[in-house]
Amino acid sequence: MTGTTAESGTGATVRDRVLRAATTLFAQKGFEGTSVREIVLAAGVTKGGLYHYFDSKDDLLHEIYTRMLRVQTQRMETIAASDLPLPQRIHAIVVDVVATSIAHLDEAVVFFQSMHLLPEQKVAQVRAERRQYHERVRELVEDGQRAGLFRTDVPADIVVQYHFGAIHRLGQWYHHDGPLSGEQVGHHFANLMLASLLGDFSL
Amino acid sequence: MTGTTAESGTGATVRDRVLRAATTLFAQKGFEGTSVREIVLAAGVTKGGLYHYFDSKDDLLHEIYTRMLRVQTQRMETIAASDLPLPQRIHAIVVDVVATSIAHLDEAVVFFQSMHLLPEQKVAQVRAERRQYHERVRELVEDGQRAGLFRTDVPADIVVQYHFGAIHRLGQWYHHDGPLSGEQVGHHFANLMLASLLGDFSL
Amino acid sequence: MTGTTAESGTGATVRDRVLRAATTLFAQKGFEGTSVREIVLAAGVTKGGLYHYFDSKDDLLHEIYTRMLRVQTQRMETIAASDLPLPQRIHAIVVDVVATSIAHLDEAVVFFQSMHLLPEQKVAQVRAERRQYHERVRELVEDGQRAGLFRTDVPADIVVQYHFGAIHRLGQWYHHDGPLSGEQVGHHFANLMLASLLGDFSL
Amino acid sequence: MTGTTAESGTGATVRDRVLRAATTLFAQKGFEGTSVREIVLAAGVTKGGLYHYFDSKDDLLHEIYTRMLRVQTQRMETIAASDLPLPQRIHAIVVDVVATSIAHLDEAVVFFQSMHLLPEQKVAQVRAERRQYHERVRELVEDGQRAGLFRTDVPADIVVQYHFGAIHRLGQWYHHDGPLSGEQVGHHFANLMLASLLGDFSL
DNA sequence: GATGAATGAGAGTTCATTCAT
DNA sequence: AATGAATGAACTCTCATTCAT
Repeated sequence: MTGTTAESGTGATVRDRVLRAATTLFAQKGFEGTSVREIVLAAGVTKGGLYHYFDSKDDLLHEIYTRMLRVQTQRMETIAASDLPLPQRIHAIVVDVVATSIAHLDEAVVFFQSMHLLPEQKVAQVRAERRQYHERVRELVEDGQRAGLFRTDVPADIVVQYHFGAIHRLGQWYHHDGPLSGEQVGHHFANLMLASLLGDFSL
Repeated sequence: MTGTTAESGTGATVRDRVLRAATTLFAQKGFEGTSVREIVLAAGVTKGGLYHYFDSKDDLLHEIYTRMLRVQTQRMETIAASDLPLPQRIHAIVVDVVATSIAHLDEAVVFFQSMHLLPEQKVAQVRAERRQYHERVRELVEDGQRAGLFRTDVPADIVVQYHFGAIHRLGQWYHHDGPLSGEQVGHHFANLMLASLLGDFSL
Repeated sequence: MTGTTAESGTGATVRDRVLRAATTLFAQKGFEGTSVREIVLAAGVTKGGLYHYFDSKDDLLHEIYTRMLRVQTQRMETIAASDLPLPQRIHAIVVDVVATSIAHLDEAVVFFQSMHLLPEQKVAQVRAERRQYHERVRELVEDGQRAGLFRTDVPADIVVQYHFGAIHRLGQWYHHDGPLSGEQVGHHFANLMLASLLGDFSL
Repeated sequence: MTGTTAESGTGATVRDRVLRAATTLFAQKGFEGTSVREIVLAAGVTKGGLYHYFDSKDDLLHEIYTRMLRVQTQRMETIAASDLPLPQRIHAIVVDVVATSIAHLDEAVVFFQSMHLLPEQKVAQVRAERRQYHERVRELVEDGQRAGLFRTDVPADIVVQYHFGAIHRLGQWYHHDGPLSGEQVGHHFANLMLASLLGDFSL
């Protein structure tokens, strides 16, 4: 009768415990390599409990994506709307997305490793939100190109794919016990990006 | 009379038909989303035939990786050993790896999407070869830094991770029916990379 | 309305139906000659149901062994601890183990025919319990030797291996429709055993 | 052209190398636990080579049985036909069957562990030969009973099943590095058997 | 809200055997 | 006499999900 939602976990809600366990396991062993059984064991809940809160295993993945995207998009919009000079704004956006990706490395790993496993319908929804993010950054780059600040021989599209490609692979090599903090990596990445936009090397 | 070797395939050997079918399917539906049954159906062979040539489904993935790595490493070594000026050598390497990645886009997609699904032992072997590739390029960057050609405020390691990150994500957005050829994308990427190395933007 | 728990079985629990079917089939066709598919068909359950209760096909075998051993060991201990004269105690033990082996002939057949197919770890556990049984009987024989009741020119070890060897082969020749009951065979075996211990024929 | 039958083995014929490898493997891992692939690897022959000499995997098992049976039956007949006194003749037969079973322990293990896996037809043939052996010994026991040498309260059938049961289990516990030789075990078994026949303990 | 027994389709893999060479 | 590529059926086991309680 006294059995509350915190009966065998850390006190968090069933929903949160499940999401946390799923994120860790998906990052470690991949989405398809993790069974629902393992998730409920790690979360200290039952299968019935999990399915009470989530429609399917896919739904878990979708939820992880949505959470991360929402946070990153919101932070980016805030910076993009600030009155910093354009290069500094782009610089700040890159530092921020790198730092938050590293702060939530498990989510980031899952995001870029497993998105293709979702059913077409859900993947379309996630991609739409993602595209929105990319397009906002592309607009900033195009603003800079029109203002004569950035090189124009490379399409803004390619620039964005190039730089976000690098950011999406962070989870493949960054380790928390390495020499550089997320902020530091973010600054290096942002410096490289802006130099590439300002420079004019061409063959 | 009844069953020739090419009854349902393209006339290529069983081994090749299997590899080709597996590459296509893995790229389309992911490694874990593709069943052995689907591979043998697409290849026009029997399960027993597949397992005569490959030890496991993992083995197929490993073979796809190894083939691609071998080709790319060899081409890179040739360019790296040429007597072009250093920036041009790096430029040529990037153009080449982008162009070959796009020419074999399915393999590239599979490579960076599914490597983590291999057992530890095999993944270590692939990673060792991959690292060799990365380290060779890092040496070139360090050569340029020591020669005073490239900026030194960003570690060569970070530069390599940054630029290869971008290259590894090619399969996520490039489509053969888009406006740019592999060569063209390669040139854009190489120009961005060299500008970022030569520039000195820093915040 | 549609599917009750006893729709195709005898009304016993899934677990029991599976064990019963497995025992019969293993005895008839051997462990390796019986497929899981055959077991679930005979038991009227699904594969998933079987694997809900048992970890593996091996686990079924192990369970059959354990059940039988537990029963026989317990009965033997009771008789061994009684205050009958030593020869009568040994006699009673042999009658009992023969009679119960015949009463559960399928289990006995499976036990001695398939134990070697279990993985090392599980076989060790079963052997440990079995050895305990054998050693208890060996102690009784040694008691009799020390008391001057039994011949001492044959090691107690050999005596036990000899007589239990005979008992372990019961399943190879005994048929329920033969002329002798389990009790009767037990008496014959026990009489032979005691005569061999009391006698002194030697060449 | 010079490729003889001893190309990769110990110089024995292909046929013998196969039989020897099969016997060892069947004894170690069971008949069903040993694959044809393992046999050809251990024997240093090819699958085609094996199937050139043997019709099937079953055929190998059958051949192992037949060889052993033939040898033991022949030796027994020789002793049975000798003019030793009856008890000594039985004693010698038991010593001999134990000693030869131990000398060919692998064959003996395979024989009693895997016979039930043969198809009905072949198993019938082996059993017929085996029964012949048993019946010959039963006749000797009955001779002794009729002559008033042996107890008659236990049927000769039971006596034979009892004692051969013990012998058939030799492979389950005897180890070549133990304290007793095959001859010694044979003498102990024979002494126990004759004491049980001569004695009259009965409850 | 939450349980856990039950489902049944499908997974990857191994197998003894055949046969063109 | 001997090869080894190829077969295809059968194998054990896992899976995400459902539903009566």
